[in-house]
Amino acid sequence: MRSDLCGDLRPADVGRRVRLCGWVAKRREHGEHLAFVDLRDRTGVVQCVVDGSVEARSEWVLSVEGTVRARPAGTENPDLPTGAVEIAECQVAVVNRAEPPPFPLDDRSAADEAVRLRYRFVDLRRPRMQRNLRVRSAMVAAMRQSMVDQGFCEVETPLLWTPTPEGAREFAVPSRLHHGDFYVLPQSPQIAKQLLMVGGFDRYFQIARCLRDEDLRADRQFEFTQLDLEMSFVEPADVQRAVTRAVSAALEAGEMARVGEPVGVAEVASEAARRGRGPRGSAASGPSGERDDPARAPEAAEVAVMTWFEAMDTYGSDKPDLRVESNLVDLGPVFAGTEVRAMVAPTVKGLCHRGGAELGRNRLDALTDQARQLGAKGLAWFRIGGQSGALTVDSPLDKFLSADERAGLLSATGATPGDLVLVVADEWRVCCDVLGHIRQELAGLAVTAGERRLCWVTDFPLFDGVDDEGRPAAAHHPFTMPHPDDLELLDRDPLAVRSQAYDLVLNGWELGSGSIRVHREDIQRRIFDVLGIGPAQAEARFGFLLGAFRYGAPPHGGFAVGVDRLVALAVGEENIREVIAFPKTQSGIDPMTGAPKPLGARQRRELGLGPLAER
RNA sequence: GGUCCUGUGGUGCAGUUCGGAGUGCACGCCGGCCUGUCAAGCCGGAGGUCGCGGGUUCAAAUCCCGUCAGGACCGCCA
Repeated sequence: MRSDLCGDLRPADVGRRVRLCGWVAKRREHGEHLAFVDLRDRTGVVQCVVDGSVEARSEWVLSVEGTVRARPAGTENPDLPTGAVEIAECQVAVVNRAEPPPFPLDDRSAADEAVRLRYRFVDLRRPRMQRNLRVRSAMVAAMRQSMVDQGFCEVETPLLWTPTPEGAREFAVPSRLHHGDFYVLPQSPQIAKQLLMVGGFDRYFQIARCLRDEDLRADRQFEFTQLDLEMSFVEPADVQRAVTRAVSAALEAGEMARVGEPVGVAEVASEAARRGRGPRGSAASGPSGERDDPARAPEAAEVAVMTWFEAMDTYGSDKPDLRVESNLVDLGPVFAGTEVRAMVAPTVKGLCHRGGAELGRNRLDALTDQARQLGAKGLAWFRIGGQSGALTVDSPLDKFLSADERAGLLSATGATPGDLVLVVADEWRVCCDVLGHIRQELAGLAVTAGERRLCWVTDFPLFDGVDDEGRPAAAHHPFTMPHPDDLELLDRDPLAVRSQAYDLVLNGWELGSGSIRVHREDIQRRIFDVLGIGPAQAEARFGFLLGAFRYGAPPHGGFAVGVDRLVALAVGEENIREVIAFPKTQSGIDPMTGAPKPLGARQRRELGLGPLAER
């Protein structure tokens, strides 16, 4: 039906007879002798000149035949990629009429998200959504290519899986053939991919849909996509290298896909510049021959590596945002023998916020409330004034501080006039959590702002606190291999055991996590013991996995990258709904289809589901 | 389960503090004029259950209670 795409036409095309199809982005009529129609398709818009009036309204679907010509001198539009040319002598055919759109489709205008989602098919026509989903496609293609290049084999695993009552809440699917029995949709292909390792596919990957029936957030949907991978005969660094390559390839492909798009040209330019001078190559260089193919991203971006303890101790978070300058400092020595009651605690940590002395009492009170909500007994604040050499301290606590303590506080935090020092004295974990939250909040950085700072966080604890019955709870999942140095602690002091689990973090967002898995039955049994899962229970829940492990399980480990989050960051969106074609609202509703909806009586009967209670 | 923010013609907002006639702005829509516009311009017009329900009051978009929807967050997300 068409010879060209609207956004592709350039002066080189002048003189060509073209046929275009698209939607009316804008119509400008100048009486009965002249009208302009901006015709839009996925590549952009081009101006069509109609001699006479034109019967076409916004979003009507048109087929236009005409001749490309240079615009008359002085009428070029430098804001448009096609702005040097126009389509003349147009014959316009109306392919389909359209009602006026329920909201403006240009990217300048905001629209209520509920309305956008109800008319998502129209919303998707907007350049921003077109860009987001096309960048996503390019990034997924690059990841897939990177994995294949690295020798991984793509394998699909079942969506109709079996209940594994651990971890996230599962979506259940009633069985028609076995009334009363249910499949569940997988929270992730975790167990399936471990079975693939036993099956000898020693490098597996999948662009996998995962489903978790948990409450939704800006960065969480019921269903989301992971780059899921698993490898045999590896150490954590091997997995991390493979993941870093795939993620780097995706990010580069995302940037390339953004170049030339009508949206955010300036941002793309600055990104490209950054890419040009950015340091790289911390990971081992890839096989030769990949270097010149931009879709393959042979070398990894620069990635920091730190242990979980370092991350918590220094940044107050297991997903540290390395863009934020101020870090937590240990004030234990300063307040070692203090008589200030508020500072007597196992740990005293401080945070210096540059320029924070201007914060008013209301803000400081709000921060204190927040600290209490996060479990701290309080939050001490010190507004630093004066000038270097003669600092003054404004704080309710100041009159209780000794001269040494005041000096120690200032030197340890490196505070200068105009700064705000915040101090929490409590258990180590509370100090870290509270100051970590406040550090992030005071920085006020959007996840998409500025540079991208990737980091690996390693050596997570094997268990994260205790559950309601006082039993340690698995931090990652119950198949995570303990750190080899901590094996003997497993029975004595399980909460102190580190694991071989690791996260990939970008600007404070967890992009994914993984671990080396337990492949030996004796260690698995000891872990189940700690978790309070007896042999019978373990057999009932994970029998097929444990059974498989008796038939020659290789040592293995893997990872899963959150694709939605990665794409969101790449296109500068803070909400993954913007990179998903048909997302759900925070209450799990699809405003377009109305799902979820009741099932008819007949369908319920077929599925063996009883009548529902009155609603 | 909880905290907070939002809800006003099709869209985006102002009006809510301190009650006084559905008042206002921009865009869009409909009609007219207009031969080089491109966020076109000019003139005219239509379009409202102020989310919904209840209460207080002579009087409620505005105050109170409840409820629904959307969003941000906490819990939750092995």
